[in-house]
Amino acid sequence: MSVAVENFVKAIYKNKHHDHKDTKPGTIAKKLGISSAAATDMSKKLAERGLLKYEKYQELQLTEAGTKMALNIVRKHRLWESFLFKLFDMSLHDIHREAELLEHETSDFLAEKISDYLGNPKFDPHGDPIPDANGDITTVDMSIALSQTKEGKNYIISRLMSDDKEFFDFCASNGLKYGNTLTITKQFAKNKMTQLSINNNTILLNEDFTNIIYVNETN
Amino acid sequence: MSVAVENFVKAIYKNKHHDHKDTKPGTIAKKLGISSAAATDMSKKLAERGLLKYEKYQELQLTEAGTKMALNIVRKHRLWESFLFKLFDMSLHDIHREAELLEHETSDFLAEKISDYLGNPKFDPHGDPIPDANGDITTVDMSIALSQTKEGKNYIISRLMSDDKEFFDFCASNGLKYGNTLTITKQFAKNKMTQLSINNNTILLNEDFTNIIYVNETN
DNA sequence: TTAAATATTTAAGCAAGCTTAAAAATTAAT
DNA sequence: ATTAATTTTTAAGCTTGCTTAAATATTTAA
Repeated sequence: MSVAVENFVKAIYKNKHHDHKDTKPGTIAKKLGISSAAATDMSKKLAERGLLKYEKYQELQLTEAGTKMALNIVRKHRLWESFLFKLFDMSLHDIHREAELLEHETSDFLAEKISDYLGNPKFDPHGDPIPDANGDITTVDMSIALSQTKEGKNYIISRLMSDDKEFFDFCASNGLKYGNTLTITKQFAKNKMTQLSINNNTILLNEDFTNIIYVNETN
Repeated sequence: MSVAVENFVKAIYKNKHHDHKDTKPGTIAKKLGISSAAATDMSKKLAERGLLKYEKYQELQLTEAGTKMALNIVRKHRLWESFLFKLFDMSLHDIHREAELLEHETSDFLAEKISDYLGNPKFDPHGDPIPDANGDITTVDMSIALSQTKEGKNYIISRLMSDDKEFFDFCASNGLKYGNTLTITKQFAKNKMTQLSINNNTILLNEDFTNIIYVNETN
């Protein structure tokens, strides 16, 4: 399959599972930086190929084959991120950018080699789950956004849901890293801000950030 | 640049430096598995872009920019081969196949990371030289084909010039590996065959093989 | 509930990279 | 030195993946 098709299918998958917006051609078009007309066109073609269901003015729905393809790409993307992060100590932003390209030129054979080398990890450095070779995500994600946490409790960072360089740079320089522990010191409900303590530093975050940083309560 | 352009430029470079055939559109077309018409077409377009010189019925000639591009791709190809060979212990055939895809989606940034990780190697697992980031190949290659060797002398294998799976499989199962030592026991000039000893085994090779296995004389 | 705003689809068109078939030039052979 | 064979080029046409502009449908808001 072409890069355009793979990215289209992946965008539908991610839109449905992460962003929960209308999964119509226009939404996908914005994500991919193409025109709505191009997205409508592609939708019809992929419907003919059995990758998704398309009906005028309705939301797009991936078929089983389409979902499988999307998960295969997501798997390769996250394996590459894990691999580059481990070997080359690259930033979250850099590994994402490189994985975005490599994912489309990676055979299933090579993906298995990478997975084996890493010990078949279940999560990538952003905390996102890595589908297995069959496209299954077995791990249950119980994590919640920082905005939903409670004062005084301790949490472990489980996901950083973004692909923005400035966000990652901020996280990196403040200890906000996958696996690190933090304490919620104050929730400012009215202003939608959260104050937390990490590495003996106090940080105050607004909702732009507390909605994309996910954590698990410590036991 | 697109994959098609990169492969076209690379094919011209390799044709001129390895195969020494006519570097006309038709020759390149055969290598790439496209029609001569397509190759002529591409030649004109790349001439406009300043990557090569094209004149009707004449040989193609890469400009400095074209050569630089070709060497950049070759560098990435050979870095990937070295990397995959080292980390995953894949066969020469497998690393070639994967590198053929990955080379086009590798940023200069990532190429440097890979090169650094490997200690900036000067040769890949086939024994081919890896151009540096500026496109320079500083190492002088003094190696000769097995067909040019002399009876009784010892040599070190320096290059396996092929991309055929069966050839690599044969080499792997007979100790014919980059860096290994062998002794020429007999040259059958008339039949163009070479008998050699490696790992206490005797092997008889015809010219199909002795022309693509390169060696250096031992001191 | 009807008009205005927004989103989607249709239509026409373009560039890249191919194809096949015919024309033209080059190369090889008698 | 011609003729025959081969190669290259030209020409027309196709698919993919995009564009913009106009038409149509849906959604929002008064």
